[in-house]
Amino acid sequence: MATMLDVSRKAGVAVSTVSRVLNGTAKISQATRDAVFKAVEELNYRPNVIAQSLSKQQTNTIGLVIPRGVKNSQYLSQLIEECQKMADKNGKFLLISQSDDQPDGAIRSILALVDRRCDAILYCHSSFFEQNVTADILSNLIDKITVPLVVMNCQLPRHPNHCVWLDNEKSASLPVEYLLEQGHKRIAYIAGPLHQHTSKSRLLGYQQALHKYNIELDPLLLTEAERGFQGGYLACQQLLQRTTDFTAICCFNDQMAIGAVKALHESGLSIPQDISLFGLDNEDILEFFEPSICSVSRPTHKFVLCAVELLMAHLNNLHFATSKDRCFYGELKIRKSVRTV
Amino acid sequence: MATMLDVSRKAGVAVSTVSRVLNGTAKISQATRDAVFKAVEELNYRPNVIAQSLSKQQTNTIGLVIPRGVKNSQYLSQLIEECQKMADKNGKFLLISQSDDQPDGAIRSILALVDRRCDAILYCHSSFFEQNVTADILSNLIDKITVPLVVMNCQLPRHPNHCVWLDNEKSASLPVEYLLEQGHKRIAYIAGPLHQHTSKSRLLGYQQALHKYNIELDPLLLTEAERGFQGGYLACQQLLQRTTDFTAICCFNDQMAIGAVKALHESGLSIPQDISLFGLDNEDILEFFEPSICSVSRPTHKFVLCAVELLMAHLNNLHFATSKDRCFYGELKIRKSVRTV
DNA sequence: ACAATCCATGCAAGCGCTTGCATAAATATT
DNA sequence: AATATTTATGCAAGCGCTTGCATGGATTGT
Repeated sequence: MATMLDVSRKAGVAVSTVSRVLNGTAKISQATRDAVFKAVEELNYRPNVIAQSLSKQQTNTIGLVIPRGVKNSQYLSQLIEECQKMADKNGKFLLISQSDDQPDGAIRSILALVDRRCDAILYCHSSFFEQNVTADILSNLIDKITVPLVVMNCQLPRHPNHCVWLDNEKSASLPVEYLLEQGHKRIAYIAGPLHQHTSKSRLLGYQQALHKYNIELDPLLLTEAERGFQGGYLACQQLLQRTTDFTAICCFNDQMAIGAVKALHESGLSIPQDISLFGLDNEDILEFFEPSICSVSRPTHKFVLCAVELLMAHLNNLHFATSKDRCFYGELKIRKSVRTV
Repeated sequence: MATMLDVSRKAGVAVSTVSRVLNGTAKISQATRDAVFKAVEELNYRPNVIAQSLSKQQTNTIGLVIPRGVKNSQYLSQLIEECQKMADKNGKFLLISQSDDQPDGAIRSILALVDRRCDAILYCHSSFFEQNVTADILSNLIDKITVPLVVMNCQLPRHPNHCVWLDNEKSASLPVEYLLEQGHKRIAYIAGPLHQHTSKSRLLGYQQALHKYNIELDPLLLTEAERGFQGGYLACQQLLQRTTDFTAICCFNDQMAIGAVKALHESGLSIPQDISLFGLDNEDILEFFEPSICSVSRPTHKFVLCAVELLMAHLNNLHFATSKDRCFYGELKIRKSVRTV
C-alpha cells in the first residue's frame, strides 16, 4: 500500500505537508492541496491508522469486554449496540473482547485491550461469576493500569467511581411484590445456578419480598437450573412434580420463563388461569407469546450512558463528588401472564 | 506506561535484548532473562501492540463487517461468534465494524478496517440491499485494496473466489415443497420487503416450488411486510382479512413466523389443525412455542468456516481451482407446526 | 597457545505518521 | 524602500517496537 512518503513524492512536497493537508492542521495553498489530493487519488492512498496511533499516542479506540458471545442474550446485544453508538458518537472505534465467563479470561481480555492501547476500557462483568472471586483482582488491576476503566455489573468497594451496576435484588423482588399485591400467596421461584452471584442476588430479592409480606419461604417452591430455555423447562417440570400448590412462578430470567411456559403447557396448566408467570429482562419476544409474558426491564440505555459518562469523566480527570446514581433498577412490565387472585 | 526502553534500562540491557527475551526470538542467557522479567514485573510493563504492529507490518487482526447491530438476529450473533472463534483459533483479534445496512456504510466500514491495517477482512453483505447496487462497487474495491477480502452473502461475478453465499431460493423452496408433499395446495407466503434482494430471492424460491408442482400462484396468498415479529403479525392479519382459503403459511424468516402465530391465535385458528406454519432461520426459540415451529436451518458454522478458509487461501496466495462448494443450502427442521392434509 | 567457531548481546535503521521549530517567500507597515 | 509581520512549507526528531548486521568474549579444535 502507498505510504505518505509515496504521496509526498508524487505531489512534489514534504511528508509533513501531506500530513497537514490530509488532517487540515495548517493552512496550505490551494495548489499544493490539489497536488496532494491528486496524488492520494492516483495512488489509492489510505492513511495508516496504526502509524497515526503510535505517533499521536492515541488510538481513538475504546475497548469493551463482554462476558461471552452475544448469542441468545438480548441484553448483551443491546449493551453492545449502545456501546457501539456511544463510540460512534465520540468518533471512536469499538474493540470488543470476550472473557468467556472466566475470571482469568476477564483479566486477559482487559490486558489485551490495554496492550492495544485503547483510550479507555468498558468492562462488563460476567453475571456467571461469584462476585468476590474477581473483585479484588479487578481492583488491583485498576490500580496498576493507567487506562481509564469502568466496570459494569459489579461493585468494587475500593473503586466506587469506577462502577455502574444493576440492583439485582430489587429487580427480582419487584415482580414478587407485585404478585403478592395481586393476592398470590404461594409463589414459586426458578433460580439460575446458585453458585453464581447474580442468581444469588435475585433469589435474595425473592426472599426479601416474601419476608416483607410476612410469607414464609417454602423450599418446595424453589428450584434451581441452568439458565436458558431448557433449564427453565426442566426446572418447571421438577417443580410441578413436587407440588402444584402454588399460583405463580417467578423466573431468574425471560428465557427460563419461556421454558416454563412449555412445561406448564405440557402439564395442561394454563397461564394465567392456573399459574401466573414472570420473567426478567423484558425481551421483545415476550409480547408474542400467548399470553404475553410479564417481565422486568433493565435500563440498558441509561446504564451504558452512565458508564460512558463515567469513562469520559475519568478521561478528563474530573472530580467525583459522589457515587450516587450509579445503581440502576429494573421496571415492571405488566402483560397478560398474571391474574389477580 | 512503561516502555521497552524503561525495561531495558532497569534491567541494564539493550532494548533489542528485551524484545528478544519477551518474544523468545533468540537465545538469551538465563541471567539476562531473569533481569528482564524482573524489570517487566516491577514496572508493570505491557507491550505496545500498536508499535509492534507498525514494526512488524502485521496487526494480527482480522476485520469483520456486519450489516447492523446484532440485536434480535440469532443468525448474526452466531456468525459473529463463529468468526470470533476462528479468529481466536488463529491467534487473531477480531475487529468489528457495522455498516448500518447502508451501501456507503459498507464501503466506509471496509475502508476503516483497511486503514486499521487488518491482516484480512470478512465482509458480511447486508440482506437488506438490492444486490446490484453494491456488487460493482464491491468488486472495484476488491481490485483497489491489497488486503484479502472475503464477501459473505453476495455473489460477485468478477470475483468468484472472494464469495461465499447461501442459496436463498433453495432455502425458501424447501419448506414449500415439503408442504406440497404433505398434501397442502393453498400455501400463503409472508414476504420481507420486496425491494430487498434477499426477500426477492426467497419469494422466488416459493414461486419456483409452486411451479414445480404445477400450482398457480394466487396473489391473494402473498403478503409483504417489514421483517420482525410485528411485521409478521400485521402481514398475517392482512392475509386473514383477505381470505382464509389456505392451509399453510411460509414466512420469510422465523421472527415473522412468530408474529404470525400471534395473529393466527387471535383469529381463533390453531396450528397446525387449521393452518400449518413454516419459518426460516431455525432460531432456538422455535422449539419453545406451542406447537413448536418448523423452520429451515442455515449452516452458519460451515459457512463461516468456508469463508475463513477462503481468506486463509488468499493470505497464503493459494491457487483457486474452482469456485464450487462456496454456495450453501438450508436444511429442513420439521417440528409440530405442520400437519398432513 | 592460536585460530576457528559459536554465543549472547548491542547498535542502528526502519515501520508510517505527527508536530515543534526553522526558514524562505510573500505581504503588510511605516 | 526598508523593516516587520505573516504565511506556506520543509526539516528532523520522536512514538515503541523489531531485526539484520556487527562485535567481543567464551568455547572448541588441533
